[in-house]
Amino acid sequence: MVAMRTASPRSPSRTRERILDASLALFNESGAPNITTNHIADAAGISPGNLYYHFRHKEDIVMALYGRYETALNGVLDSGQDAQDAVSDLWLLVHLAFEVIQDFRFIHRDLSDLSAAYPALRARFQRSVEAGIARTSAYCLALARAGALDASPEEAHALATNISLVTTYWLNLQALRHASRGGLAPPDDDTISEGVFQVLSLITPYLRGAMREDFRRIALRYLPPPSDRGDCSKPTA
Amino acid sequence: MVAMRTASPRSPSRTRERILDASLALFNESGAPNITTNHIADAAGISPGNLYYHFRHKEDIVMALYGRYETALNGVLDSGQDAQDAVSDLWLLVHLAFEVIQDFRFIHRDLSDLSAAYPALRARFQRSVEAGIARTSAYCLALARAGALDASPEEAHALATNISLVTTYWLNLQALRHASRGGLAPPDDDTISEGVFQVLSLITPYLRGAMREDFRRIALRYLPPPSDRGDCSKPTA
DNA sequence: GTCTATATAGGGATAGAC
DNA sequence: GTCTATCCCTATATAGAC
Repeated sequence: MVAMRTASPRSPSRTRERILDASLALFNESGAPNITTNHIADAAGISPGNLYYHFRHKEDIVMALYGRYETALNGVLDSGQDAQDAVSDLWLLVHLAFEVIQDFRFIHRDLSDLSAAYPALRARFQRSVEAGIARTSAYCLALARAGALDASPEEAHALATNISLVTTYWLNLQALRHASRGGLAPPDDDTISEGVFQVLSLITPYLRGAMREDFRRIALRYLPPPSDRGDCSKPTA
Repeated sequence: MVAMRTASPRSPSRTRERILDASLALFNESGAPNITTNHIADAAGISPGNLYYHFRHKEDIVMALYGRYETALNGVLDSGQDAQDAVSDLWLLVHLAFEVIQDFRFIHRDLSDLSAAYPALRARFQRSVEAGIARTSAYCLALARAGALDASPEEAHALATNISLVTTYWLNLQALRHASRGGLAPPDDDTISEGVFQVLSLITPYLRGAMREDFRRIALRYLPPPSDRGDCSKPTA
């Protein structure tokens, strides 16, 4: 590689984007704490010095990626806000959220470390979590008041919290479960489908009558074939 | 094991235990990756060289602590095995499990990092997770077959998985939510109570009739007063 | 904007005296 | 068993030429 300093001519700071892309790939593969700025520079095909011309600190790279993540996730959730009346589309919202999280999985994976190292990131993530729980909670409470959800206000809030928790940590858990030597588990479409199933399993039992059966049917479609979960080639996503 | 030349004067290798105790405290407070062997030596009141006399690698310290954790957790779970017929004692089991996890919270908090750094730990944790899910799953399936749980086998398994997930990551999430400057959140009894409530909230809606009401009543006792979650003095633990 | 070379710092781990 | 002193390595970040 090393197409070498395409440099000067055009590119309105496309190097910056290359750095971010390379960082994201490496962080997702090996975890941000284990990736050095030299690794990133190598992968981006530039020199370490050049990297520090574009980002004064490694933290700046992480924060920029977090910005991308937040934007993507809010895009999904805001679009869901509109369709929120249609309960039946909930699975789609969950699925899309999982895809974003998957794309930036290093954030959740190394969250404790990153939070400790970069207080700015911790603060932003905290806000993000609280907003997510509040949003989900409001949704569940509305369902409960409407009589669609058989839950006390406390239970509805607990349900919302569990939804947030499972959404936040599902990919984490699966990466750990499926990890073998070397880099952690590669992206796997089944993993997301299973995650959707898990989340729907949280909601289903609180639903009533026909709606519960509808949800069960939808959820079942998300259950992957009961192979030993080794490496079945991914079916239609 | 290893009564071994118990050092010179007294103390059958009490330094070793001091090192482990200091490490556990520091790891829990600041995260294992952020604690150096020098920090540990300082806290234990010994020299760095002496530390390496007792543990050739930092990994050895982590693994020893993981051994302690596994022993404690298995103790709780095995004791629960006996009382497993009495569903009403489930909350106690969950509570005790949370206490163990709390005591060794650094393990879950920095799991990804530790797993990447120490493959031996990753392997042991994986086995632990799978065993936990299998155990919980068998339990839920038994309840379902007995007609106490209104769930398909798939749902019962998903429920078990979610129980494991919430148990594994609840303290993680709360530490993050309540973290402010400096070290992460201090141990908080309310946090565990809330965790028990969260886990019971997973199971309750699948239960039938009278049992469901019983569970709801028990769960409610675990719900802390609805203050803003600042620092309510802990009720009877 | 990009490079090469280097400063600086800290962490894991060892050597050898006591 | 315990200490002091130190080696080795790697990571972030900078300096200055091109």
